[in-house]
Amino acid sequence: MAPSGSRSSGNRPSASELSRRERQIMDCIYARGRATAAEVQTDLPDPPSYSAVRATLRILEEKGHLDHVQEGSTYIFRPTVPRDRASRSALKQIVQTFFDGSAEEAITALLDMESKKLGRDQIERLARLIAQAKKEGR
Amino acid sequence: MAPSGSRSSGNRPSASELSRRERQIMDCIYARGRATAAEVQTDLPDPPSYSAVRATLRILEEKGHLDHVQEGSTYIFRPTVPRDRASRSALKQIVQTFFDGSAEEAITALLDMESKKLGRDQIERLARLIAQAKKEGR
DNA sequence: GCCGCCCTGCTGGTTTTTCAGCAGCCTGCT
DNA sequence: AGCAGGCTGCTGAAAAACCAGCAGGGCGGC
Repeated sequence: MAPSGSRSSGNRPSASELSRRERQIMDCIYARGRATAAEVQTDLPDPPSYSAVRATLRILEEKGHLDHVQEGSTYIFRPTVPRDRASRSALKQIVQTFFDGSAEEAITALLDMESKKLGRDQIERLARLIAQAKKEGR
Repeated sequence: MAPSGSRSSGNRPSASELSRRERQIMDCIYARGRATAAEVQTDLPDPPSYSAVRATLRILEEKGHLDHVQEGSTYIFRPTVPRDRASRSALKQIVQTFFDGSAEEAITALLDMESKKLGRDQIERLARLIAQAKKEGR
């Protein structure tokens, strides 16, 4: 297989290609779905100047991670790779890094840390999902 | 209540404080549990020179994210914050960013993407876990 | 019509990151 | 003993990231 080759030049939106600020900004935008420069600045930890935010936003767009639509006179930024695909990617990464590739353990951890916050119906729903998985995966 | 407060100046090993390379290296070390410089270099995408790796490793140690033990003549690096705490942190971050804070949705996604790979007993175990959560959370 | 406000585009400089090379030390082998 | 190999520590310099400021244009209120 191809262990490396053109790993850097391709447009691989894998988070490991982003700088610190860039990542923070992408996170913020993913969290909101879409965002203006001002909103990003608001959410950013240790917020830099408005221009700085906009500069980085521009870079992100150049790199192909974002695009924007113009609403009125302001730009609204959105990720180029859809939220759910990005989330899968991130999840896979975590599972790989922290759970030796075992999704089960990741789920267990999630369950464990959030069990107190989960409502009854959510748990019900999960139970159903699992039951279904059991049936399908048989 | 106030879940954070001192977000910027404290030494919070939250991933968003790390540079690109640093994060890659931390990931690699978390994935292995512990690692030598050579191993890190092996795992790193687009691997730089051995010295470069070592330099960054040293910085990471200075910043307090890693420490090392000496085995024979080589350093073995380990994260200062234990794997499971880091994983919780990472998970929480993902949940926050991509699932609007809903752990349930994150679990659903995980289930969905890995359902084909999960074995019977794993699913069984999860089911039991959920049942238990249901009981506890009642 | 004029003024203030908010937005964009751009550009230059500082700080951080990233990198590779060099010297010294210890170890095992010939 | 002498040599090769592998490891560490350190340092200087290129590259990238980060940031703040300035000018221009459109819009609404006075």
